[in-house]
Amino acid sequence: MLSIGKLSATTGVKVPTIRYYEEIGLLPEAERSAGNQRLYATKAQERLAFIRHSRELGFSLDDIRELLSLSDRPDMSCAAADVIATRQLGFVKDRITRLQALQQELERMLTQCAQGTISDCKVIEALSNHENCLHPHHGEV
Amino acid sequence: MLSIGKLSATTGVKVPTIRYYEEIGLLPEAERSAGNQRLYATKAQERLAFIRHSRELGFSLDDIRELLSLSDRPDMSCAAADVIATRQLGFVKDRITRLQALQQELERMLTQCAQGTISDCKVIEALSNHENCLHPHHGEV
DNA sequence: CTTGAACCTCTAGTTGCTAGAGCTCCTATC
DNA sequence: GATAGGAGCTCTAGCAACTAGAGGTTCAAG
Repeated sequence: MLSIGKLSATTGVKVPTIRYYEEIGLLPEAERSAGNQRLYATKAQERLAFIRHSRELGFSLDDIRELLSLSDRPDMSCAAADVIATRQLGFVKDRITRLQALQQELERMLTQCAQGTISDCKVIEALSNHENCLHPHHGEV
Repeated sequence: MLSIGKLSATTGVKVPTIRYYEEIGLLPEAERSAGNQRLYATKAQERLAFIRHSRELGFSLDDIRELLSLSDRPDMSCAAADVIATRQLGFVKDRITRLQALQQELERMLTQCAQGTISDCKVIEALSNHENCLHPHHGEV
């Protein structure tokens, strides 16, 4: 049985984050020692590693909740898991596309700036006038 | 003089967002009509367009605050503006790199999945075992 | 047995908004 | 001039996914 600190150290998830995951029901309520401190078995380590890796891949906590509940039902079709992962892949691709447009835009702003004064700074000017943009860009990046 | 609704319509920034920008000091306090409703001149439109475009390019509100205060001092060197834009470009490039790694990882997960049951689903398995990843990936994406 | 690191709970803060309640105002139509 | 309803007002609370801090308890090493 591991303390929350050891679990944190072995998984790389911070202590308050582990408590937060328990609070929102991503992790089951931990057993407690006589002195009311959380104790974890190996299973919790695996579950937390799963959560961490999923977060690193950009899945939302809601997605992860669903993926975890799927992983608890080994006999079911994995189509649902594929749907979630495919959706995530879509988000990622979309974000890359947007960010590449932003990159070009920022590079253009910067290369045009002659390092003079603000009054003829192309960076400030470019921010003022969306019309000059090479790419349309809207909404969140 | 425009009402907040008209300003919203001409800039594409939602009404509550305009009020929020005023609240946090990104926009100066608006003049008011006899009946206490906000009234905006053309200048506010330009400032709001600047903010909007900057947000679309991924700048934080703090960055924008600084860029706006720079744009109010036309005689200053624009080096500071370049620093902010360069930092932003760095963030963007970094994010693209991370997201491309995630994309590969997600694609690998999905192509390996044979659409069977959860128990042999490569998506679920890949999420469990970070060790199998082609790329290291940590922290926020 | 003492010290201090690690644990506990609880509240509040972060970013950039968005949603809702409950009210007032303005404008268009009759 | 009355009235309906859309637009405006303020205020509070909520979203994701944590993070930070206060103030108190427990555990383990020396």
